[in-house]
Amino acid sequence: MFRGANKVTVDAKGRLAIPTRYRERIEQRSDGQLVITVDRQCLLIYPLPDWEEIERKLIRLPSLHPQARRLQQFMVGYASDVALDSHGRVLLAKELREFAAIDRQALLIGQGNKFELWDEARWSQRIDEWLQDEQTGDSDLPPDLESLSL
Amino acid sequence: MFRGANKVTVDAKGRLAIPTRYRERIEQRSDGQLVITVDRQCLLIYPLPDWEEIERKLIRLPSLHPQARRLQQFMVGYASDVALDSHGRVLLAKELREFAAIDRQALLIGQGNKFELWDEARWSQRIDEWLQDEQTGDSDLPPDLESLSL
DNA sequence: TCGCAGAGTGGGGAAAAGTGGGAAATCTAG
DNA sequence: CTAGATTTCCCACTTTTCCCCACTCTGCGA
Repeated sequence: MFRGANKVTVDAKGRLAIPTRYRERIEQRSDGQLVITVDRQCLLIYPLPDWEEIERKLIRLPSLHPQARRLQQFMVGYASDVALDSHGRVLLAKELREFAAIDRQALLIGQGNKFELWDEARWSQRIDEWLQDEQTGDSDLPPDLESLSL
Repeated sequence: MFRGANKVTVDAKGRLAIPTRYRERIEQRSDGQLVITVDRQCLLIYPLPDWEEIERKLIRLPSLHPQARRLQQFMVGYASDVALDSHGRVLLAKELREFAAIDRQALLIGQGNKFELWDEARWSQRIDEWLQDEQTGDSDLPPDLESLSL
C-alpha cells in the first residue's frame, strides 16, 4: 500500500523523482513500469499491472453513456507509460503537466494502489475547501458512514 | 489503552519524544512501528496494526461519494510510517507539521487505541470554544447521547 | 544535600537522496 | 544529406536525512 504525502519538485525537463521509500515496492511490483494519466484536477500514477486492471474496467463501461465515455476517453487517452530512470525519476509528458497545471512544486500523495500528483497551489485550495465545508456543516456523511469508528 | 495528556516538545528537526510510559506498550504492540496522519485540526498517531484496520475501512468507502472520497484522500494521503528511534522519538514529516501548525510546544493526548497530537495554541483555543458553547447553549446533544451516563 | 539514574534535548557528521546540467544519441524537417 | 531540435543517459554537486553521541534536567534515594 502506498501512503503518505511528499513534497516533490518537477525540474525544467519535466522530471519527477519518486521518493526512495516507494521505489523498492515499485520495482518488485512492476519492474519499474508505471502508467501516468489524468483525473479531474490531478494526475494519477499506477504501477503497470494495477493500471491494466483499471483499463479493463474502463473499456467495459457502456460506451453510449456520455459520462462513461468521457471518463474512458480522458483516462485511457492520456495514459502514458513511463519507466524509472537510473536515479528513480520519471518523465512527465508536457501534455500531462499542462493538464494538471503542474509547474515546479507538487505533492505526491499515496492512495493505496496508486499515487495522486497535485500542483501545490491546487492542493492547498482543496484543503481550504475541506476545512470550510467542515465548518458550514456541508460535510454530512451518508448514514452508514457516520458510524465509522476511527 | 492509551490515556492522559502530556506536554511534549518538537525539536528543530521535527522530532517528538514519546513519553516513556507508553513505549513498552508500543514496542510490544507493533515493534515500535507507528503511523501518523491528519485529522481536521490535529494529528493522529496509531500503532501500525490499528492503523491498518482503519485504512481497510477507509478504502472500502464508496469512492464516488465526494465527502467519503475526501476523508479517504486526506487520511490515507497524509498517513506516514515512522519508527521509534533509539531514544524513543519519532520524526514528524514536514508536511504533517505544517498541516497541524505544530511548531514547538504540543500536547499528546491518549485516546484509547490512538493518540491525538495538538499544537498547544490550537488546543487551548478548542477549550475556549467548548466552554463558550456550554454557556450559549449550543451544546445540545443528540437524543441517544443524552442518556449517556458518565 | 549530594549523587546517581533515567528521561529528555540538542547537535555533529557520514551517508544517501535529490537536483541540475551537459554530452551523446536520435529524430525531424528543410 | 545535413542542421537543428529534442530526448535520453550519465555524471557531479548540493541538500537532506538518519544515526549516534554527549549534555542537561528532574526526581528519588542514600
